[in-house]
Amino acid sequence: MKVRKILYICTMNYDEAKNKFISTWGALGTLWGINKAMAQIHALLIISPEPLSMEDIMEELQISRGNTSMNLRQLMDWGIVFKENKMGERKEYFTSEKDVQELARQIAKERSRRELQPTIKILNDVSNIKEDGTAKTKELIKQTKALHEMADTLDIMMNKVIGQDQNWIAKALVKLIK
Amino acid sequence: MKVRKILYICTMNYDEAKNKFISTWGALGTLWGINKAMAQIHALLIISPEPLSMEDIMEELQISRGNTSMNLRQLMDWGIVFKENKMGERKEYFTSEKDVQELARQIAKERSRRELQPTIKILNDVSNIKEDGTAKTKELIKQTKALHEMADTLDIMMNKVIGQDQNWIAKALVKLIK
DNA sequence: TCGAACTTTCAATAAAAAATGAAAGTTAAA
DNA sequence: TTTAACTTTCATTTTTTATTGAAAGTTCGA
Repeated sequence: MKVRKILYICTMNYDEAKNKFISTWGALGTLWGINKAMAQIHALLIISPEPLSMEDIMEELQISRGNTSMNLRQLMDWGIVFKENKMGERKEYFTSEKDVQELARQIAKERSRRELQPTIKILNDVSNIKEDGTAKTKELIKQTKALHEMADTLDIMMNKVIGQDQNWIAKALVKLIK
Repeated sequence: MKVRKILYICTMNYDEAKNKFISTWGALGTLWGINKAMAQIHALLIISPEPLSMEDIMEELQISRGNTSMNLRQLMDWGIVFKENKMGERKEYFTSEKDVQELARQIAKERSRRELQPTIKILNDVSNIKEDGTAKTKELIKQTKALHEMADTLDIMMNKVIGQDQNWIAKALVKLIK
């Protein structure tokens, strides 16, 4: 019996690939509590060799001016998108941080500041209630302490990573595997 | 001049602390794309010394039967909540995984399977488009390759962590700090 | 096999989040 | 200044997501 193996290599063209990338990034963002437009604008900027104007972005993603403006601002608040000016032009242009390691570092930094640290504070408050000897109080204290400890450890790890040089991921990986 | 330092120690009672914990966990979940009810049910189970019935949960969180049922199922799909039966009772009871390290490991495992791996596949497809010499194509290939590499590394790290023994966090931390 | 005790499903509704676009605001060159 | 080019804001609308609850489904003991 003859067996025939066929290897399908799917090769998209530029536009297909670009759209696939942008829509995948948008869908992934949604899954992580980031709105679609914001994730898509970011995806678009990350693969664009040139800075883009607001008009460019609106046109490309078919979204309104207001939406574009608000989401660009949020991306700038996260420190991963920047305004740029071209000489002799009024219009503002936007670029993304292009170095993915720097991008990861910046996102880690912001998530720590915005989410992890406030959570740690509350876990600490909750785990400091007065022990009254009941099982439910014991369990609440025990579990919030455990979560507090884990959150603390994560935060320290993330901050370690944030302060790390360019190749931290490779190095951390080597260390973990050893 | 006399300086007086006052240290305020906020001590909530059990119910305040419990509510604070449950609502904080819910709000945090929302931020991460997890619905409020699901996060709150999980929070409730994690601090409950005894398994709870559907009635208990509905009552405690003031949510409907359907909502409770669907979210419990999702939590079970994530492998972090389990059904339990009490002898001689028809009713089903639910408990959460109580070990926060095991919890973290389970969540890491599922997120890798559900999100990271599909994303890696798409980044791979996109980065394999035909190089046509234009700047935009070059940039698309370069950036999706960089993201692919980072996602791969993260996935390897997460799987490493998943396979790790109980104290992985402490150990990983020691290694990173060294 | 019945029926009571319980759970799941799902169409309908409610709530929350995102998007729109026109008006108000800003800026810089003339 | 004025004005034209551009950006931001925010009340309104649209879309998406979560929730409800009643009907259908399941399971087990008698």
